[in-house]
Amino acid sequence: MALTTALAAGDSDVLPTRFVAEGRDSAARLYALLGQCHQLLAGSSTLHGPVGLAEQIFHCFDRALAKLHGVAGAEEDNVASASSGRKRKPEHGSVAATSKRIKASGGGNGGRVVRKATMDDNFLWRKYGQKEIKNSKHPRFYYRCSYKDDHGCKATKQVQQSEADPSIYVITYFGEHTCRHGNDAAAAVVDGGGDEDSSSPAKFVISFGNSTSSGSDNSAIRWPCAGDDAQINNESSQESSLVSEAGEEEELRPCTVSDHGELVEESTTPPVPDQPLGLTALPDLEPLLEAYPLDMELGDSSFGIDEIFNFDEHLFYSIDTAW
DNA sequence: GATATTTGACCGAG
DNA sequence: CTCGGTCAAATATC
Repeated sequence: MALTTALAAGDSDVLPTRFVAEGRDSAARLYALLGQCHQLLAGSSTLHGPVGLAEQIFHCFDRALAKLHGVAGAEEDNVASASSGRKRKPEHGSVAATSKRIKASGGGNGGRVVRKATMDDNFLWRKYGQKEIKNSKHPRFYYRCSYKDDHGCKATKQVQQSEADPSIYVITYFGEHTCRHGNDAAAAVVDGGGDEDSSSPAKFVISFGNSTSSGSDNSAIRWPCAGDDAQINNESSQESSLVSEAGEEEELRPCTVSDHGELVEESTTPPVPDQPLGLTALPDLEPLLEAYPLDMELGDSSFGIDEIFNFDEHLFYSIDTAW
């Protein structure tokens, strides 16, 4: 599916790595969905059939990808390299300004890629540019934190509509919010990292961090936010770039599973009063992953599942056409 | 008038 | 030279 969409999009120069990555991604998503399905419908765990098969497919793809990494490593740096195009302006040249620019554009760290149905993410952004990107149907929008001037907040983001599904925005975050001016509620979630009552169904916190460190919080998925970026960038930026590349053509909407087991489109903004509250707690994936561990030693690449497969980008983008 | 957005130009990397 | 990222003047909006 993803492959066909890639082809349909006229991606003539797609590298094998991309195909493999997409295949792996699809397999991983299938795995997750099967797991969810069984959990919802049967609530039990006797599913080594389809789930195991999906896992195996995923495994195979990942091994292939691991092999390809040796020769196609550049592919996974897509976002990072794309964002490191410009370095500095010799003049206008306060050191602060130049370093800011370097950092804002990723500074070689790469960006964190998130795919959402909305650009909204509880922070106030100011658009400062728009660019037509070669081989891309949609322009890329450049945003910086609105409090850049006030607080010197260096956070920036790039937003581009998905090729396959324009309703999905591929958002790449750079830099770190130092302003703390996001939505207060969200900021609380952000800052608290779920230490307070992250179990509250109303809170939707996406964690980019280590899955094990946040393992106590099943529904914790920390969304990109102030204070998280450093960790995020360190721990998952490279892989997330890869995964994002792989999932570029996805047509999935961010959804979550409600208490009734139905898929609810995810609103990535926190549950603000005037917003429809279809947002519920995410499905408990920790048990799911315990039942079907996806952390695999994969030959050349021993990725953890949270590295290979960014939950924020894929796992919770459940399908509205799946069943 | 203040603030946000648009858009052409500029810059550096490759 | 091309491309992507950013700047900054012009314009729009409140």
